[in-house]
Amino acid sequence: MAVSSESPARVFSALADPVRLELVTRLVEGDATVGELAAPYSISVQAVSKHLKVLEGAGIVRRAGPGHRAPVQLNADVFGLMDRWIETYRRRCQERYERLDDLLATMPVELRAGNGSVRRSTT
Amino acid sequence: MAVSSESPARVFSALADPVRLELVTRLVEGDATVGELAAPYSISVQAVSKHLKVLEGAGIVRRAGPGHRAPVQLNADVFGLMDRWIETYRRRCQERYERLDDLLATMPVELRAGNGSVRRSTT
DNA sequence: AACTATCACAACCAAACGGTTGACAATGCC
DNA sequence: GGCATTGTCAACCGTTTGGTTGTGATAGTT
Repeated sequence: MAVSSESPARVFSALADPVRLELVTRLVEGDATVGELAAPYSISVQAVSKHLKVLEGAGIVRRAGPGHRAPVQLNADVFGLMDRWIETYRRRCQERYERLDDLLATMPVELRAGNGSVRRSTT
Repeated sequence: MAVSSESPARVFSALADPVRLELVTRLVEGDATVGELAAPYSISVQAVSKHLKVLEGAGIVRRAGPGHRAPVQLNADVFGLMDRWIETYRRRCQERYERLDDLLATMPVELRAGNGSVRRSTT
């Protein structure tokens, strides 16, 4: 296992381009050769090949075998990784909101200004 | 609710930059003013302001109130959206793998070439 | 062996991006 | 009012990026 080099920024960066995002969407339905991937687009095969290298560098995609014309395959692990990454953020956000609620509940009303933040608590 | 305009590509693109990713990480811990956000970095406040506009355009961030100096606030909804988006992809991947397993199980051995794909089934 | 199709590499170009500096608007304080 | 602080807008600049074309390598086909 062990996906090559998938820092969050790298993965996001790879998925940032609309063409690459559509390539991934296409690959979810099954492996495909570079030519098959390039067919629906008006851009050249070389351009698609470059995009695939970016996706490959981010660990989102790999070749399903050796040889020059091996089909391109999605690496499903990446989704698990992103899933976990996002979940962490989401949980921390939620925890913060809960802490905020607690704080507000124990506060006299006249101090609850329109401030939705907990900043500057101990400076 | 309803986040403004968060297409997946837009969100990924906004999160693709390492600085913006760190800004989000910082904002998870609590709202902050532009100055506070810019402080830890060697880049100018103007640059951070630009980054925030990108994040805002992707619906990841918003202002926690009116006024010129309102603190910046994370929009937690986005994480839920990304979560759902990625989950869809992951599930479709998994379903495909399961279908592939079924197919292989009902196939004579001599047809199971190194081909990990289901392409060209009904064309 | 010769030919063809598929794909990758290299060089190049226009557009987008991330940063800067300078000027200015908006807010808070004396 | 006048001043200092904070954040944004605008113009500019170097680098990266997404595309092109051209060339060459790597299989399949006859």
